[in-house]
Amino acid sequence: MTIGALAKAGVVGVETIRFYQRKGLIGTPTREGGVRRYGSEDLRRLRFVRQGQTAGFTLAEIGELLELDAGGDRARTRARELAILRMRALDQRIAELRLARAALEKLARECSASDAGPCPILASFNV
Amino acid sequence: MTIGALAKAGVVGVETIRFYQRKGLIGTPTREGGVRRYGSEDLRRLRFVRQGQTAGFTLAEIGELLELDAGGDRARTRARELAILRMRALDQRIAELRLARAALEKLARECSASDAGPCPILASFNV
DNA sequence: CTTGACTCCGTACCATGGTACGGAACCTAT
DNA sequence: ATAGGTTCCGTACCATGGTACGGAGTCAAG
Repeated sequence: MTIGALAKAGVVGVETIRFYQRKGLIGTPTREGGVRRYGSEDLRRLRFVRQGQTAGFTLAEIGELLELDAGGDRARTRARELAILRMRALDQRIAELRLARAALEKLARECSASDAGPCPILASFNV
Repeated sequence: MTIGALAKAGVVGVETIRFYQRKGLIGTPTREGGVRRYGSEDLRRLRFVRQGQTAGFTLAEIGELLELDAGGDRARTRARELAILRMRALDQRIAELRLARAALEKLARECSASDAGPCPILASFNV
């Protein structure tokens, strides 16, 4: 597949692919004819990058994980470490978001049009 | 309180306060003597900014909310709208993070040192 | 009344994660 | 074989949310 097809399959822009290549997250196949052809492994990596991002990994960390994927025992330990650290961060973040959601719900309730009372935006976040 | 005390109370750097001032999120009191003195209202706004950020609002949106806080009926409607939109985004984000967490848990499990099997980093995210 | 810390302010710089530009080469369908 | 769309690549630019610098002024304690 061409870079355009890869981009489409990964639901990103062509320029984003090139950006990931510059970061070393996706390889740069040799040209076949005048054009570089990408395979399913590239798409797999691309998808992993996007999934990793939603997990909150930085591109640098994702790059490390991609390298570790091929690795041996040392890689295994490090990958596990990264995963556990991120899991803890996610747990904390999820808790934060739950609290934020509750505050927003309060805000929306108190600012409903039917309610004639005050609409205390700051107070909704108990600040 | 001085800007340094405000920063400390808000657990941010002095430069961050100044940055927020430039963005209009926090006021710039007139000088008393040679120095600007901040009050509890400033701290309240500062705390709201940080809370808003954890809720995923951009600084621009937070600025709008701060302006709306003083407003009338039109403000109420808009504030409610922003809150509901953000709530939906949060629900989606929380769901994503839950999935990501599950993937990480799988990754950590499969890459445990005691396990002699493969440590399929990419596969943990089913990419 | 000096010394050291803090403040003020403008401006510059930074990291992250992209997005855009533009000219040359190439590929495909008509 | 030629036009229109892609690709290639280097380089520039962008938004967001800060962080740092540097010189002049100010304040507080000894």
